Amino acid sequence: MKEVTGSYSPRKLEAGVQDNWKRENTYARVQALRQDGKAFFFVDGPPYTTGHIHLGTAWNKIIKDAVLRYHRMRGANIIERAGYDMHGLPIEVKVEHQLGFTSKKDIEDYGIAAFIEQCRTFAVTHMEIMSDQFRQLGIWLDFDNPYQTIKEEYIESAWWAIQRADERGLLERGHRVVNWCPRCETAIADSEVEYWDETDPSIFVKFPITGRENEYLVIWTTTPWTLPANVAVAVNSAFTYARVRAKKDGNEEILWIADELVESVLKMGRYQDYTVLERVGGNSLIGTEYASPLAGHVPRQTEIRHRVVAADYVTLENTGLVHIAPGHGWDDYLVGIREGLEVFCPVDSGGCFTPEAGAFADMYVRDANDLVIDTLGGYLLARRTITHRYGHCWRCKTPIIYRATAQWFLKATEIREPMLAEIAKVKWYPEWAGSARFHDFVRDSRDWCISRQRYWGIPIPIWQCEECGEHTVIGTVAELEERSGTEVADPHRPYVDEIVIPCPCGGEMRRVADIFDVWFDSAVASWATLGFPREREAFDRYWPADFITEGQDQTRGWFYSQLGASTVAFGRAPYKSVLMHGFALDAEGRKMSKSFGNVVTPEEVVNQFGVDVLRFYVLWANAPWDDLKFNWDSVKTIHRTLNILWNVYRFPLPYMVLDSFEPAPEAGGLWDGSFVRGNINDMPKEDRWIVSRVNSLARTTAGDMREYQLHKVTRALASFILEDLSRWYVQLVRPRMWLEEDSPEKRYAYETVYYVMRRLTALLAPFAPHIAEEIYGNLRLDGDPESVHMLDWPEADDLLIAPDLENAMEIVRSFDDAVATARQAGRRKLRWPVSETVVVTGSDEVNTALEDLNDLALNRANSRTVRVVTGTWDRILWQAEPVMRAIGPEFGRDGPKVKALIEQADGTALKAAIEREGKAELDGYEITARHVTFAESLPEGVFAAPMKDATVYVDVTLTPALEAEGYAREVIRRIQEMRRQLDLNVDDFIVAAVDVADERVASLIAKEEWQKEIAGEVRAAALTVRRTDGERPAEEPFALEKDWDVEGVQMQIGISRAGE
RNA sequence: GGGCCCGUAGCAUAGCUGGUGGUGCACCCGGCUGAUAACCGGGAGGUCGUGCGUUCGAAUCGCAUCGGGCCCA
Repeated sequence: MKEVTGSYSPRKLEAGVQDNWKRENTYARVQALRQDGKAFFFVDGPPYTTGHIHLGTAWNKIIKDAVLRYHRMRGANIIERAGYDMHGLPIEVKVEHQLGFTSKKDIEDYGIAAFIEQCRTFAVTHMEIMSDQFRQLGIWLDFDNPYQTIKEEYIESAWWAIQRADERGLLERGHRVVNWCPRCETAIADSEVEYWDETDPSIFVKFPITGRENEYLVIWTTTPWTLPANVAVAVNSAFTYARVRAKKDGNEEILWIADELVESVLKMGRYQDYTVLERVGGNSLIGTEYASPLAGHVPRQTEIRHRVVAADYVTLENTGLVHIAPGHGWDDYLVGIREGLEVFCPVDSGGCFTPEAGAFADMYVRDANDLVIDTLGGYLLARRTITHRYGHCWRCKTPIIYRATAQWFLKATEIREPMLAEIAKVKWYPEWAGSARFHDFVRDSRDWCISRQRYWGIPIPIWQCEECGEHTVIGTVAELEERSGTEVADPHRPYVDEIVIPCPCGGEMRRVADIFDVWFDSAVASWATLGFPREREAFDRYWPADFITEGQDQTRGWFYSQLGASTVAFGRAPYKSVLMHGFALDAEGRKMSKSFGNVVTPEEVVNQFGVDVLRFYVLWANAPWDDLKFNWDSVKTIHRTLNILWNVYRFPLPYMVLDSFEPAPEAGGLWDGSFVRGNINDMPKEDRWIVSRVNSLARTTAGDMREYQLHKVTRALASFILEDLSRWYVQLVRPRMWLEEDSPEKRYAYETVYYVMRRLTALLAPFAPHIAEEIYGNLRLDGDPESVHMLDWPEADDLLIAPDLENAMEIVRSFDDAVATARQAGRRKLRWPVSETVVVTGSDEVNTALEDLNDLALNRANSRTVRVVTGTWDRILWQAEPVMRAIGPEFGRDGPKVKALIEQADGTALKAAIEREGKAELDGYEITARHVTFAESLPEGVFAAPMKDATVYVDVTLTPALEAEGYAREVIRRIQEMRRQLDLNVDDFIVAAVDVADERVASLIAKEEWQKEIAGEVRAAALTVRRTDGERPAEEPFALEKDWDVEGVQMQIGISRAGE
C-alpha cells in the first residue's frame, strides 16, 4: 500500500489503468481465468460502420460491458466477439458521394469491382476507428477478432440460412409492391423509410362511367402520376353513396360521392347547386365499369376493363371512393390480387415512365404530376395542395415511390405462429418489451423482402437456369466451387456474378443479380459469430445466445431479423434473454440530431470527466429500458461521487503507511476478509455497522443484477459511498486513525476500512472498472489476483449482516441530524459541548438504539449526557391556553373570568391534573380537556428538533467548565489551521503561544487540564497560554503569527515547528 | 391512423399490488475544517401534464385528451 497524494484525475488514472491492461493483457487473462466456468454466450449487436460512435452507441456497449464483467466475476465463461455491420446502402451512398456519383450508371461505368473495394476500405477503416473508441470506453469485448459481415465465412452463414429457407419452402420469388428509391434504384425495407412532411397535389378526378352519359365516379389522390396505372375504384360496402346532379356555370353533370361527403366535395369543385337523385349502399356500386380519363393518352388504358370493387379500408374522407393502382400501392396490390386485377406498372427502376405510359413516357414520375393534371382536362374536378407525411429513402432522402417489382421474399407470414411461440419462451427485460411491443410487431408483420438491387452486400446465392428457369440455392463457398468447378476468390459482386453452374437440363445457371437486404446480414449473427456452418463444435455447445441487449429501435430491427432468420433455419429463437434498452435523448427529452445542434458526444463527456463517470452516469441516470435524458448536472454529480470515493480511499492511507499496517492475509498471501469475520464481535459498533452495510449492499445488488436493474445497483453503490461511507463512517472513525499508540481500536479501524474498500471496489468493478482497478491495485496483497476483474463477485456474508444494528444506526443518524438542528436554533456550534441532551419518545426502538449506541450519540451530540425519556420530560413546561369557543357557551357570564384563570394557572400542573383525572378545578370552576389547549414551553437555554419517532431537546446553557472546553476547542482548531498553512506533516511537533485579550477566558483555558489537552491535540512540545492587553510580545518570533476573533474575544496565536 | 413506453418542484429522479409526495443537483441561510477545487445542517420551492370517472380516499386504478420517445401504417 502506498500513500496517495493526488486528487482524483480520471483521465490520467484511466490512461494508466488502460496502459496496464494492455501491457499485462488483462482482458485475455480474465477470459482465460474463467474458461472452465459455465458458458455464457453473448452476441454483440453489430453497430454499422459509418462515422463515429454517438452517446447511444456508447450507452449500448457500456450496458453490455457492465453485464459481462458482472457475469465474469460470477464465474461465467463468456463467449463473445465484438461485431460490425459493414455492408449496405449507407456505405455505398457515402462512397458515391466521395466519388461524385449520382446514379447506378456512374457505378457501372466506374466498375463494380473497383466500387466495392472502395466500400470495403470505407467499412474497414471505420470499423477500426470505432473499435478504438470502444476500447477507450473500457469495453471488454474481443475487438481483435470481431465478426465482420463482409468476411467470407460470415457470408457463408447467410448463404447457409437462405438455403435452409429454400429447403423449407420459405423462399419465394414474387411480384410485390415495394418501397422503391428511384435514386438508389433499389427496393428498400419499410424500416429504411423515413417520414417527413412533403407538399403534394391533392386532386379530385371524375372517372366516366361506361354507358352513362355525363355520369362520373369521383376519386381523390395525392399522386396524380399513379393515374396512368389505374385499374379500379374501391368503395366501402358499409357506406352510403349518393348520386348527385350538380350544377356549375349552367352545366349539369351526375356525380357519385359518399353521401356524407357530397357537400364538401362539391364546394371544392365550386358547384353552385346540386340535387341528390338517389342514395345506394356501397355494394350496389360494385361491378360498375368506367373508363380512364387518360384513355386517349395511355394506350394500355383503353384495353383495361376498369370496375368498382369493395375494400373495407376505404374511409369516409375526401370522396369515399379510392383510386386503385395495384402497381403503385401495397393496399392496392392486395385488392388487385384478391380481385384478379391487372398489375400495371409503367415505371422503370429510375422512377421514369416506360413507353407503356404513352404520352408520359420518359418523364420522372413526380415531375409528370403537372402534365397528368393538365391532361385530365375536364375530368379534373378540383385541384389543391396538401402537406402530409411522405416516405423518403433513409440514405439519400429522395421521396420513395411504390412500385411492383420482382423480388425475393422470406415467407415470414408462414412462420408467424412459431415466431410468436418463441417470443413467449424468451425472457424479456422489461417483460412488456416481449409480451406487448415485440409480440404486436411480429403479429402484424409481413413477408420479408430480402432482395436489393445494389452492389455492396452479400450476394443472394441463387443461380437460375437461363434455359429451363430452374433455380438452385447455394449454401457454402465449397458447394459453389464444387458445382461450378470454379475457385471462388471473393464471394462478393462482381466476382460471384461471373460464376456459372451447369444445369441438369444442359443449360447454364447464372446468379440472380440481387444482393441481400443488409438486415439479413446481421440476422445470422448468432451463428455467424460462432463460425457456423464452417465450424460446428462451438455452435453445438453454445447456441442459442444466453443474452443480448439492444435499443428499443431494434424491436423491428435486430430482434426481429434474428428471430425470423433463426426460426427459418432452426425453428427456434436465437436468444434466451433480451434486455431492451432506451434511446439517448438530450436534456429536453428530444432526439439528438445534428440539425438541432443538441448532440452530446461520448468524447465530450470523457474529456471533461473521464470514462468511469460517463459509464456510471448512463447506468445510474434511469432504468435501462427508459430513454436517457442526458443531463450535464447529473454527470457532475457522478463525478463528485467518484471524487468522494477517491477521497475516502486515500484518507486513511497516510496513517496506515505511517503505522506500516498490513491487513491480515490468508495462507497464500491473499486476502479474504477473515480478520473481520473472526473479530467482528470485539469490534466497535460503527465498524460492525459499516461491515454489515457493505454486505447488505452486496446482497441487494446481486438481486438487482439478476433483473438487470442496473440503475438500482449503481444508485445503491453511490448512496453507500456518499451516505454510509463518507458522511457517516469516515466521520466516526477518523479519531481512531489519529491514535498514536498501537491499539485494538486502531487496528479494527484499519481492518474495517480495508475490508470495506476491498468489497466496495469489487462491487464497483463492472460499472466503474478503472477507478476500481486503481484502488484495488494499491490495496491488494501479494497473493491476490492482479486485477480486480479477476475477483469473484462478493457474495453477501449473511453472518456479518446485522439488521438490528443497521436500524439502530439509522435512528442515531436521525438523532444526529436533529441535534444539529436544535443546536442551530440555540446558536451553539457543534464544537462547543453541551450539558444535557434529552430524547423524548414512545418508541422502544429509539430507546434501545440510543442506549446501545450511547457512546456514539454522546460523541456526535458533543454532550455530557444523552438520555431517553419515555412519556414527558419534566423540564418541559406547558402554557395553558383557553378555548373560548367551548368556554363561552358553558360558563356564560363567567367566561372572561375562566379565561383569566386559565391563562394565569400553572399550565404544567393543570395539564397533569387533566391527564390524570380528566378534569381540574380552578377557583371552583371545573375545567376539562375541552376548555384548554397546551403549548409547549421550553425552559431557558433548551432547544428542540424532531427526529425519527422522537423529539430531541438540547440544553445549551453554558457553565464555566463547558466554556473552557469550548474555547479550548476553538484554539485547537485555529492552531490546526495554522499547521496546515505551514504545511507541516501530521507527525511534526510545534511550539506555540496563545495570547488572550480577555482575563476570564484566559484563565479558563490556561488551566493545566486544558493546556495539556490543547498541546496534545496540536502536537505542541511547548505551549504558553496567557492574558495580554493585545500587545504583541515582540521577544518571541514565531514562524507564523495570526490574530483571531474567537466568539468576540481577541487572540494572538503564534506557532513554529519545534526545534527551529 | 395504430402498438408500446414516458410525462412528478428550475433540472433530474423515487414512489405506481390506492391511505396526508420522498431524494439529488441548483438556489437562500447557517455550520464544519488533520478527505479541503471537499464536507454537514436548515429553509424555500410541487393543483404528481390536463379533464372526467371508480372509491370513504388516487401520483398510484379506468376512460379521454395534450406533450415527448421508439416502432408501425
